[in-house]
Amino acid sequence: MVVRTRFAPSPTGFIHIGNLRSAVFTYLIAKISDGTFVLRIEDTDQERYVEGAVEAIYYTLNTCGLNWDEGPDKPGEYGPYVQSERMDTYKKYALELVEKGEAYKCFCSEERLASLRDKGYAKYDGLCSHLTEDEIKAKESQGLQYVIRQKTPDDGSTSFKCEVFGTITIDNKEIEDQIILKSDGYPTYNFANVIDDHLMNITHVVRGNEYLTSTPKYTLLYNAFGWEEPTYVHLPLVVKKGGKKLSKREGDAYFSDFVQKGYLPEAIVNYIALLGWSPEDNEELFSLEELVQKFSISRINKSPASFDIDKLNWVNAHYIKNLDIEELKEICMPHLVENNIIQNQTDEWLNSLLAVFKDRMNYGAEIIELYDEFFEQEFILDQEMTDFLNQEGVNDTLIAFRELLIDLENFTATDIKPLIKQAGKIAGSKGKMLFMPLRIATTASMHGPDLPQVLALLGKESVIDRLNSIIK
RNA sequence: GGCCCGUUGGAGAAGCGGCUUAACUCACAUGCCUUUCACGCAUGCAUUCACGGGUUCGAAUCCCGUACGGGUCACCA
Repeated sequence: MVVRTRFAPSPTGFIHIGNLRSAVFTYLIAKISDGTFVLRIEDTDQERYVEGAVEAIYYTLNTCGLNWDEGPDKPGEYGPYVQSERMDTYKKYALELVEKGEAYKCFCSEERLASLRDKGYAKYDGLCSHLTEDEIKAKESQGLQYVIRQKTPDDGSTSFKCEVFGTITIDNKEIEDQIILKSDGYPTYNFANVIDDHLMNITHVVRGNEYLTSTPKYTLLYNAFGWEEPTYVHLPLVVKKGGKKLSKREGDAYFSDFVQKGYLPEAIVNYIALLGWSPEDNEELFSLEELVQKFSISRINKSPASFDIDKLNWVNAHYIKNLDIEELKEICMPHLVENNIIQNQTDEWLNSLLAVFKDRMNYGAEIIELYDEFFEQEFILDQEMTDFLNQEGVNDTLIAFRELLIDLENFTATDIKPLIKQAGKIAGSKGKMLFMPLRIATTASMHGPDLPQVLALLGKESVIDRLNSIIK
């Protein structure tokens, strides 16, 4: 049996980290057994449709390397992969269910449904399921709008098996006579999903665990048609640190926002694979190809996966370290431009800036913070630094270094380095007592990249100015 | 509120009845390296697995209850 999975987003907004996690897992489950990964656009909600959302889905999947084998632009043998283009199909199957007595037309108004809820009904009371043929005909000839509801049993219970969560049973009394076809003729998500998954031969339904409690409705639908159910794989929820649901409100949860901040798609996919899954060995860094080798359904976890930005940063930093300068430049450039940092700088200067900060960056936009720390921020010494500078001999070291710098023509890291050494000899200081005073006096920090390189980046004028302001 | 799911260190997360005096990663601390900083390397960091019972020769691992967290109850997906 060839495994077929599908990623079935609805074009109602941008792709969220939670959605992308589903996409990644769905893709992997297909690919671990050399199966087919299908993309299906579920645009059955006309009101929530967002312009450009379909393109955003393509963009995200493409940049992440999650290439679909069949989809809107790659028709397979199963008809269009956009639900709004399959309306006739859903209607046909809904009517088939009515024919079989498994579903019925419901003419209840929204007002009646609302008042039912007000009266404390947890679900639809089934009024229209008792309508006679004549009554139905009469209502139809009046031109009354109707929806089609599935007839669900009141007694007993319905069970299904999930590869991750095991067998789950829900009492039928909890299940409503759900609407399968809306009054505008569009199918509901639940219905279209079942029809398409069956028609498109989907073998593994992979989705978030928020569908766990509605899955019995699917089971009932499959039963009503007499179709075989697919294998279910419910993924644990993705939550924010502290257990809160990942909210779209926090802009950081969108894939595109991460890319804009200078995160690498490969790193995001890598990290996302760890949300609810862990490899057998202790590796944590792997490419999509490696993931395909290592992934397995049995190692998907039940407990909510916590989206940890610190860990993402760490993963991304690894990928950044492997970039060459040109690639890094590409990622940082938009931010450098936006912050007016590169206007008067040479390409050479820019390259050394990136080279110096490369190992300390978590994501592209961070270049700005790092830059500011050294070049923009107010030059303020804290107590620890002041104490350090007050130590004996420090002033002599600073003076010696300044005198050497004044005569230096080529203000480059390679030329500065020997002067530090020389200043140490003159002032009789070495090691930490040599470097740290220079570092503090020029950068107002006790940490930072290699000193000669930072000084070269700062430029002769500002280094000497800063030394002057510190030397007593 | 009903139903469903979860709960392991500062954080993420392994573990699936004896191999566990609980991996690994991040963070933190210390040491080494580098004449500084960072990278890198090494070491340390839960006597304990939400709590209370039970089953068992033996439980983080199985069962029951409690607490807490989350999900779901739409003509949304």
